[in-house]
Amino acid sequence: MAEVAEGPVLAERPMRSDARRNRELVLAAAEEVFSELGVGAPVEEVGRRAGVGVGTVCRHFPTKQLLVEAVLKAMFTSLLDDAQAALERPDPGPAFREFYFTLSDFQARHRVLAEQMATAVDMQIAAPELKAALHEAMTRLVERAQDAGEVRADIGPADVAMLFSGLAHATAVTGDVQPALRRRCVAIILDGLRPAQPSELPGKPLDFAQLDRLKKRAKR
Amino acid sequence: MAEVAEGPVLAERPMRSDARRNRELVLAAAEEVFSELGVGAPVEEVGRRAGVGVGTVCRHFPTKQLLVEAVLKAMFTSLLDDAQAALERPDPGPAFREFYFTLSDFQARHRVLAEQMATAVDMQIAAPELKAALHEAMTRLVERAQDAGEVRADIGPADVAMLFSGLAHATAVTGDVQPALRRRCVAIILDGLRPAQPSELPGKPLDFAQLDRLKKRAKR
DNA sequence: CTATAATCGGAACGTCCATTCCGCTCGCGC
DNA sequence: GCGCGAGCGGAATGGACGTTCCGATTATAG
Repeated sequence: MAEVAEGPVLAERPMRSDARRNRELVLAAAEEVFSELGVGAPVEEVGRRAGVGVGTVCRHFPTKQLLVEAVLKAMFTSLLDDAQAALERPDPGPAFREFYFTLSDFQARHRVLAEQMATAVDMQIAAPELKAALHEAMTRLVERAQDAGEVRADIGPADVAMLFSGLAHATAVTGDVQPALRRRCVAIILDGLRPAQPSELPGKPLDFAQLDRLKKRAKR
Repeated sequence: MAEVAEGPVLAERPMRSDARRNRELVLAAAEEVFSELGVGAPVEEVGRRAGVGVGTVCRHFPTKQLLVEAVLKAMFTSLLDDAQAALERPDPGPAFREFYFTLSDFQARHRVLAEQMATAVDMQIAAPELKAALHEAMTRLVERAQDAGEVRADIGPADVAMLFSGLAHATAVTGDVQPALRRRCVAIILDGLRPAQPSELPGKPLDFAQLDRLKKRAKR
């Protein structure tokens, strides 16, 4: 009881080897299970697929929320890579559009992502800078396409995010019934984002910061 | 045990007056509760708002599923009215678009509808002809707008349904954070449905029958 | 090889819900 | 009015799930 008030001690001794291995197994199983079944899947199923007991799952990830976030973190990282690769490309318009086709496929393959992307306002651990980076990359992707005249000027990043989070949810509830149908929808949305004779949009374009603020306020 | 094999007897005696009244109260409360909180809301909350006990709720609607469907039925009916009114209008394009603005507002106001519209493939009772009528009306709405050159020809009813069910879900999970943002998305989707320099869509247009078949198959 | 403590498995617990049951109430036909 | 059975409220039941606990196991330091 006479120790310093540091919670996460810095000089943590390294985990026992089996513990480290199990942690990885659990994480991989969770990614698989949540992607297939969604966040609703029982924690016990994750344990089963990892070949460990529930107790082990819960020791490594004290709450389900934390486990989900660990999985999301991996996915956001992979997404950030894609977004940054798209930003490297010399052709802003196609880069923008192909990124969103890829994103949609990714969401369809990973149900968790589809379910939580819109809601991940409140990642408890580890992710604020990741989320910020992803938001920034996606914002720049839009802006670059707009500067190139490939996306209409009256669009905000929040518009794009909402449209694709919607499509992802629709996909998640029914299962990716017909990938082709989903891709048609992606194409239609992208057409709507193009500058050709757009209708007048109500309201002002929003960025992610404004969107997050709105979501947080709504939560109370 | 020696009675005829009729489940729902035809010669049902009329309900006692208080029972009939309670049934209505429960239905109204359910509509309110599920619209606000989604289908996840506890049945007990419905009872509380109706001013009756859970027992009463469950006697009138033996399972939650049945209660949800009763609520959905009311909403589908109201939606069918809107769709048919839109079909009466002389201006197919604006009629089409305004119908979908209205639909989106309606979905935003009624979370159940947003959550279940895509999934309502399997209404157990009472609704097949209602759903069929709604599908038909929505299909004709699309076709009429296409004939008038106001919606691109390579669109199927399933495309429109999926896009709007997606938007509805996105709205449901975060709450209708910013109605204006949602309406912007409606406008963007509708722009994507217009004939102005559309991109080539992958796959073939689907109608509702094909979509339903796919969903049913996926369920197994 | 042994002692020790980290880690494990999975049974037990608590919570949240839908659904069921049952003693009491009260609308309705006489 | 009166009696009785349809209906009522809400406690009890049962199942699903997240989390906790503890005796058994096993990696590791010495």
